[in-house]
Amino acid sequence: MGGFLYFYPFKLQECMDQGKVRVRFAPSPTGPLHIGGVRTALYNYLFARQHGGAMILRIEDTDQGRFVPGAEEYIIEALSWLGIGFDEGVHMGGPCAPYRQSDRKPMYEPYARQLVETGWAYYAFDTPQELESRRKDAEQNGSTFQYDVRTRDGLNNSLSLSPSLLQERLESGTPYVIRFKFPDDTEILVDDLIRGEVRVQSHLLDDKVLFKSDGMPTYHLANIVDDHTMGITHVIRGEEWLPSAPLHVMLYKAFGWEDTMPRFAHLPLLLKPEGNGKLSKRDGDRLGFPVFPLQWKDPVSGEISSGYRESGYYPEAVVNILALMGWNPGTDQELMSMEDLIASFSLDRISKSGARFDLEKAKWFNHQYLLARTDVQLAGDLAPILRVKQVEASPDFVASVCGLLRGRVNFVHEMWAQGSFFFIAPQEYDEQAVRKRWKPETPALLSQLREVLEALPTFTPLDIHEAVAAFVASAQIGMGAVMIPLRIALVGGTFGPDLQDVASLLGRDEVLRRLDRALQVLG
RNA sequence: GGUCCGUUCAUCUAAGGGUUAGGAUUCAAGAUUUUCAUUCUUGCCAUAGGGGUUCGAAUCCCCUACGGACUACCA
Repeated sequence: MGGFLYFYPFKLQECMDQGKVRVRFAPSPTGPLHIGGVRTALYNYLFARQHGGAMILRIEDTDQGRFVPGAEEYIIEALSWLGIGFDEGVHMGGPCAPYRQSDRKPMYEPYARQLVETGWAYYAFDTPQELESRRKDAEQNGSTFQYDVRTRDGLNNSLSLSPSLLQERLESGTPYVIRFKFPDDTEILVDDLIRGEVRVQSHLLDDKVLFKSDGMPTYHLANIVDDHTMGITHVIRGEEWLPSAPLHVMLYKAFGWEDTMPRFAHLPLLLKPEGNGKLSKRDGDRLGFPVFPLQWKDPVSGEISSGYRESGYYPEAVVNILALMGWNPGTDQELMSMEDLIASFSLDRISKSGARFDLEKAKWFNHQYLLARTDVQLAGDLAPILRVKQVEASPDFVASVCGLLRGRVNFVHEMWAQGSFFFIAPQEYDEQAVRKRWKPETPALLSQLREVLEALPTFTPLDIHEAVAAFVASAQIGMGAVMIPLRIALVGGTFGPDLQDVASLLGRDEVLRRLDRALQVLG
């Protein structure tokens, strides 16, 4: 078939002989990678790792008009943050380099021409304006225009033109595209690993452009040529590609590559948390959660979209959340590390229906990963925030604070709201708490308690607890009568960890200072 | 409009002909308590509807409804 033989790089040939799994993540650098794309990358990665195969990063930038500066770097950084690694790709090279389609530009045209020669494709000279007006006309008649078996004979292409006219067009340099020529009466079978067999009648499909007039291939041609020459064994991608899968299957057939055609797996969509439809770039900040792994600043508008990283999510949590949106291990286990996921991942446990993002559960996941960290690790996580707040504190002290706060927050940054009083003495006292809990007898009681605390030989949480308990017993009052006002004095309101722990960590001097100030301010 | 895909608690999902339809998140209540939160316990909540097939259907088939994707010289 045809005169085009492609010689595989030596190492690639080796992989293929061994039947090694090779998958690719192939984003288009048109902006930040959205969370659905991240999940696609993750599933590819898990599948590759589980099978000891190769994970490849290919950039699909055949549309020069949609290039966005920084997008490619963003994709690489985001996946790296999440721990999704590659074996080959634009950023690291490999046996199939180059991995950027614009850098592979010269290799597509011969393949497109091969299809014309073998009768699987044809030249089309219709201008975009002509096609546009066709569509408009059809719309006015209440129908739709499609470039296909029915209409192509009446259009401006190498099938309808006389040989001499065709020759003239070609020689005069009239711009043209190359379109795929669907057979008029075959059933195309897409055997999908997630959805089973999907059948489509070829005459219903439109003759997609394979090669554009600007000399670049379209996605459809480029992805088949690249997947084939890169020895891809499994194409794991979003469900939005399912409608064009029949075209891709036909292309493998047209090239005579059926024997090595990859298996397809079309992933269910990630849906908006509320309302209907596919999760889109605009939904995130409107609904209060990020749709991007990393923060993104649009290079043109300067608009900023929030990212999981900047929102305080741990990468392990994001991976865990994403893995479980559309897949499950078949057990009750929900907290899973990357290693766990690699071990138990399988394509046949991927669900068919779309998944809605659950913000509350995402927070819960992050909480779990936060809980799993040591106090010292948390102190490290908190450090940048303390720097911004211009607070100085010893690492030991910060770690102790984290120890007290850890169970109370979903995100590290929430620790500031929950415990800034550890670093800065309260400047004012919660009005409502004071009104309800600061009784006329409170100052006298606190003064007595102050003496008790000052006299303590040591200042551990237990010492403080016992001293207060003894004081409360002798004064014949409730614990709350003295502990809550003390809390107001030390913390500024009725919130925070166990007071004996807070007091002990603050230290006796600071406790007495805060007590004095509260007595002075509140009377 | 056309083509294709899908539909189990509010949400993520389990149950690949026989279970009181299970778990998790959320929510509610209780326990604990010096506050708030965590935690623990308990509870609420689902097979879209209708037909078949079968002794038996969430599971298999058909129809309807609803939802979604695609329908560019974008990917």
